[in-house]
Amino acid sequence: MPIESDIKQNIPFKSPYQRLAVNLMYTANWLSDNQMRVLRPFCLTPQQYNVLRILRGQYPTPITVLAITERMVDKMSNASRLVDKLLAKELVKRSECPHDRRAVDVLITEVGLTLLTRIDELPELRGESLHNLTEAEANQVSALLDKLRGSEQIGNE
Amino acid sequence: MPIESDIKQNIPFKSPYQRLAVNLMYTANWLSDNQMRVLRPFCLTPQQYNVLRILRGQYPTPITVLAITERMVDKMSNASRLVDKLLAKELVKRSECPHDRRAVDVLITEVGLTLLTRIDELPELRGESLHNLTEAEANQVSALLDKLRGSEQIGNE
DNA sequence: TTTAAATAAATGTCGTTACATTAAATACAG
DNA sequence: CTGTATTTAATGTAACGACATTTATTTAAA
Repeated sequence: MPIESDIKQNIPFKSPYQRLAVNLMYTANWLSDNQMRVLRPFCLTPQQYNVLRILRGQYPTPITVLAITERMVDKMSNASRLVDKLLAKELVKRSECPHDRRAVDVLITEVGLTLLTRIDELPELRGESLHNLTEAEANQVSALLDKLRGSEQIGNE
Repeated sequence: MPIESDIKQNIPFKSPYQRLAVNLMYTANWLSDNQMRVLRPFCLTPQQYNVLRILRGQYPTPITVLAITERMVDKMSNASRLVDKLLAKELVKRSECPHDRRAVDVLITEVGLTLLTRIDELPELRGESLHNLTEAEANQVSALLDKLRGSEQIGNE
């Protein structure tokens, strides 16, 4: 369904760019709603899930709260409080960073890893909700989104 | 800059779909941050701006709160309270709908229309932040996003 | 008509977000 | 070293979001 129908818009967009801006926001909301619905039974928000995956990416190396923030999809989130939430569920461990006592090292626990494994198997989070596109189309959109944001393309895969 | 660098990801995505999912969310956040920054001087949130544009689209016909909700990019917003905010700034007027006393008609004021005109001139909101893409590419991404969401394509412009 | 169901908007709530501030530790200039 | 600036995380806050409930009105049924 074209974006115009989704938002019941009866006047045309002023430009392909404006249409794309609305379409992007709308599609991201759509995707995020899907994610929320799927994660709810696990008592995880999309952002908590994001933090867990970041921690798994580094496992078994712990990383600091700051490093988590830099890697998050939503940079505005308060990683400190997200870690609090995950700590309460015993999905992560927190320990003082040996080299810098300001920093706090965070490490995903076995429980956290196991939970992630279960979630990984959900088709919705393997990107299945995007399977209306072919792999080639998915790659194409990703490349165009990169181009959209990127000031300059620096030779790169 | 490819999404992997933006989120400092050092392990590859499991599939083009997963990469696209992250890329979509990341790009939408990027866009929404841009919008917020631009709208802040006008004391408008992106959603309030969205409501104002919807109202302008119908002007001079008033539309109900429910109709606003259906047209919003973020369907989860509380249109009722958004209208409250806009009312406090005298950007909209609220009046009882003549045919249905449950419903409330909302109409953008002259002040609101003038404000929108000023904002329209901002390059960032004319989609300029998306000008790294050509018009053709913007159309291409829009079409693919429609395809991504849409269960079925029903013949349509 | 009287009552029950459905609908539109407003409101209550609790958790989260955005953003500023604080507290603690480190870096670094003199 | 000493003091100042910077960095890292945590915390305070006001507003916002998601979601349930309430109120008022309309629709439809008995």
